[in-house]
Amino acid sequence: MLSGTAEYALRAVVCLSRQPNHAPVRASDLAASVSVPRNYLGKILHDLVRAGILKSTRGKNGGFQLAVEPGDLSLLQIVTLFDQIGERRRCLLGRPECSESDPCPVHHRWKECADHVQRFFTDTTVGDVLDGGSLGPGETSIPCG
Amino acid sequence: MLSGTAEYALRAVVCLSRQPNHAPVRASDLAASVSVPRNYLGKILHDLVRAGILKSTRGKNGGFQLAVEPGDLSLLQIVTLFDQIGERRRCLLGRPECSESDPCPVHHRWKECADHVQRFFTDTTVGDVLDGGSLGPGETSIPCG
DNA sequence: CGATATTATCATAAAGATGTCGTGAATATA
DNA sequence: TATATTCACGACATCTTTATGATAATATCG
Repeated sequence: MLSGTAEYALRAVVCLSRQPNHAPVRASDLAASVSVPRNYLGKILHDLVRAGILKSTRGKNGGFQLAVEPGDLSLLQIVTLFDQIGERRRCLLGRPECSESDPCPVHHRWKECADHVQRFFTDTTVGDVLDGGSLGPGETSIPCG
Repeated sequence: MLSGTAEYALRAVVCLSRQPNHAPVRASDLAASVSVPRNYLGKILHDLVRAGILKSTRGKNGGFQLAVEPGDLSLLQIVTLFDQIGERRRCLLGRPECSESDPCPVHHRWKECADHVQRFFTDTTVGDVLDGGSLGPGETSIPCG
């Protein structure tokens, strides 16, 4: 449903949002914490910085931090940088034209389904994910939960 | 949401299911009809044959036909040959363990969403798609609607 | 049988996603 | 200023998906 890259981004942001007082975390620590290749995660983090979702600081004690309030950050804003979730949705049957007024036989059912998914991503914020979440065994190298 | 390959398969099967008295259609005609590269579609059709969804006949007047009743063929059976839809679902946040009893913070919401998608594919049959469907402009090279 | 039509299969190429490496630029600290 | 630390960025490597092409196998029909 999501590309690996998008999922990596999601994990990283969620982990960062759990840092006490939003302290910066180094890319390598983050990579170890969320089990993503160090250098690849670097690129993803960089994309998130350019999108204004994260801030980065270089040099000693530097790292990455959330740039926005978790409650104001939807999962869609993160995921949309890497995957196409709702926009430009294609007709399931590949019809060039498929709309409410000229629908293919599955249009309504499919739309209802796709809308459901999109709502999940638009309505769920990182703040929602924060609440009451415990972390799995492998994720404790950084205290991020 | 679906890979290109899975969508191609879906289109081809739907088109075949519309053939009057299930007459065989050549791969090249089918390819033109659903706008998929000829040779690539060949492989996809072959996969569908091996899965028992289509029958193929070689030689003159040969081609591909549905091997089952449209009403007995769910979209999942087609799509599952190329994509993983419901099974082996991963935790959105990448937790190694994520279950009903030990859920991550988004588990329930996400599960509800993913279940919804899966039900769409399991519950919708090719027969459902057949009913009352008109085809788009580019799809008429073969009378398949 | 011989000619033709059509799928089956294998080899390979092109494109995209994923992952690695090295060098440069910015920052903190001494 | 010098040094260590850390992100920025571009080049490259690998793997998967998508696509192409050539040849073999099989069926029809005269």
